[in-house]
Amino acid sequence: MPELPEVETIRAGAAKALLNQRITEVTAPHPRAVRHHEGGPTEFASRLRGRIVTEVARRGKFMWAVLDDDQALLVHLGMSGQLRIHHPGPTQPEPHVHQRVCLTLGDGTQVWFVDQRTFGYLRVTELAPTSDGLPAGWGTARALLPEPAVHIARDLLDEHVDLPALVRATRRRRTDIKRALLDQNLVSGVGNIYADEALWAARLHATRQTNALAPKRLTELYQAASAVLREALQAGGTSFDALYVDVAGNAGYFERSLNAYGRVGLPCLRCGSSMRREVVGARASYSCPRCQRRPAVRASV
DNA sequence: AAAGGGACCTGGCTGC
DNA sequence: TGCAGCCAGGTCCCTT
Repeated sequence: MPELPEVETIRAGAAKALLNQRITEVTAPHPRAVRHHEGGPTEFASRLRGRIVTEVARRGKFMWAVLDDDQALLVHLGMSGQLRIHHPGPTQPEPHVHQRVCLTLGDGTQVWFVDQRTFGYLRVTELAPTSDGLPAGWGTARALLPEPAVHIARDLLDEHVDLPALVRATRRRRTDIKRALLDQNLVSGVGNIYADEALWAARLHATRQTNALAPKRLTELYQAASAVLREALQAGGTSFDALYVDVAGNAGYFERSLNAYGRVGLPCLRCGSSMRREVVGARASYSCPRCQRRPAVRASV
């Protein structure tokens, strides 16, 4: 579910609640949520208990809390994960059916990890140096990443992203441009919604081949993708249903700004043609048949 | 080595 | 009404 704008909205909300707070209690009633934590649920809890959060950072769709022992609590939301913050008050928060992990903080705040489809996870892990020696991403000044996220590329809103290098790396691939956009090792943060939005904005069909696109076209595509991510972040993300909400439970309102994703049969907002739905790389892809012409089929070698 | 396909889950919606 | 089948915002692992 959540792509960069949604994860960043949640990161910023979580940072407010977690920064400089001590984790006093940890419960993980659903062991699958900590399945990637090597020591299991009990060790997960004991690694966190008593630690103070010094930073809450993000790269692409991965976010993490840096702890005062120089370890990190890594959080990936998968398709349906949420973080929900409950400040202490006279009334107890209504329990959520899909509560998976609960952290209690020194001031009584509770942080719930809620996840319907259970593809998301939390784990405590070592930090490892970034490959370029530059700060790892949003929310941190340190050149350190959680070890399981070291293979994740910088995202398009990262001030240290190298756009010309990204364009060159993309042209060395031999695949559909949409698959490249979704490859978190090439560029991170883009998922199925914003990939379709970026391709619509750049007037490119999802199956255009990466190695056949001019550097200028790829630069335009990545600039379009950056703009879409930035606008969606300003709108608090895209909520189709209750699966994506911010840490207070509020929906984002970028859905009304979508130009492509989910608009099958509706008129293209540029030319009026009826939008189509196709499957590209096992993912639904929405595009305009006139603005985004399918490339000629290449003869097999 | 890189690229593609299937697996991993729960739940909501559609159509028979 | 019931239920089989399909679909969903992501990543990882295995095979080629």
